[in-house]
Amino acid sequence: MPSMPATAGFASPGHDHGPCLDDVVERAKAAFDREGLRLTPLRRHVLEEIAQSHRAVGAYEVLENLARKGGRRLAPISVYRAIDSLVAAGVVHRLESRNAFFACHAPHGGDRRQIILACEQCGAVAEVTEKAVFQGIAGAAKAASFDMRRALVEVMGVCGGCRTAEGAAT
Amino acid sequence: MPSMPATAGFASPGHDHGPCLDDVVERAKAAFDREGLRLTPLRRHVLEEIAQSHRAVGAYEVLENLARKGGRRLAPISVYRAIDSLVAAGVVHRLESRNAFFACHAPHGGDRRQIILACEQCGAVAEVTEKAVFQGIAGAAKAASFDMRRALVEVMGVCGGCRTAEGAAT
DNA sequence: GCTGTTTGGTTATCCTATAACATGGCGCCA
DNA sequence: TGGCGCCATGTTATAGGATAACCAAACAGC
Repeated sequence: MPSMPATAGFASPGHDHGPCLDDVVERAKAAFDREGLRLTPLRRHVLEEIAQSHRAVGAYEVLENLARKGGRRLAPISVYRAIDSLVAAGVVHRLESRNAFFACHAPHGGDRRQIILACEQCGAVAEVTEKAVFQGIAGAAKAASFDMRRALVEVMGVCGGCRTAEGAAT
Repeated sequence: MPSMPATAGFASPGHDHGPCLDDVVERAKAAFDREGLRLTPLRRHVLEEIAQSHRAVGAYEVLENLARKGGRRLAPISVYRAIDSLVAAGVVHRLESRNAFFACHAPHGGDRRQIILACEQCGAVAEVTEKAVFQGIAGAAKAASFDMRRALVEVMGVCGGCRTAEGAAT
């Protein structure tokens, strides 16, 4: 199993993406299986489209791409349903601040306490685990007598790859 | 000046909201003034609509409410422009995970390092400051060689007021 | 008065997401 | 082997969120 550690930074710009994709699909299969559900062709295509890169993509972008490749054009609801199932399975996450979705390349079970780093330049997304941060958030919530169900940490900025590229271009 | 501390928890359910509203409007005036801009009637109405409660409201909800009260119906773009100016002035924030807006009742200057607590039951929103959390996030970003520009922390859950109400109802 | 900026109106369009209802497939088991 | 129930998807329609492009009025400063 080549899977990455639960804390995964940004993939290097020129890396071989094949294994990343295969790994995601493998985990998707397993996850659906565990729940007695099926990774149908539709779901698989949607997943592959999203996991094509490390970027976060909109549902309609997925729709477009599938239409261009697959021939026939799906209804939005079909794409959303597929995405929903993938999100429920934990292999795709939603980037709330951009209404977009990205594949999870850092298997972390049911644990949703990841910091999401989103590059404003190339659109790439990475997840990192930082328990202390979520403990701090839990503490702050408790202090406000707030019963926390879920915490969302999304960080906007520029990834190392883009910074390097910028520097080189100047 | 009755203004709340920079870290403000949830307002108590039955509190007198008048001063909250006045305070927000006062700060809006000052903020627009500082920038050489104007808190016009339109902007003021939109602000008052948002600051009416401690809840996060959608742009179209604001639109509806203004139409019902003010008589004539604005174009969406007008509401969005007003909201944009209020967000830029720092008196209104955006709740990314719900595409909604709420008034800032916790003056914190240009500092955007607040944890946002959003009650799933009553819709109320509170901001709390927790420097350690944002330091932790900054550290994690740095470790991933990510140049962080802005961090977003939104927590979903149930506020104390709703928990109390629930308990009482049972 | 002229000029530039701010503000907001008008119209149109795009993107994001879901409701409601109908159909086909598949496993189960009696 | 017929019926039940759930999963998955199709079809159609609509709701909800946001912005582009263009134009006109209001106001500030010289």
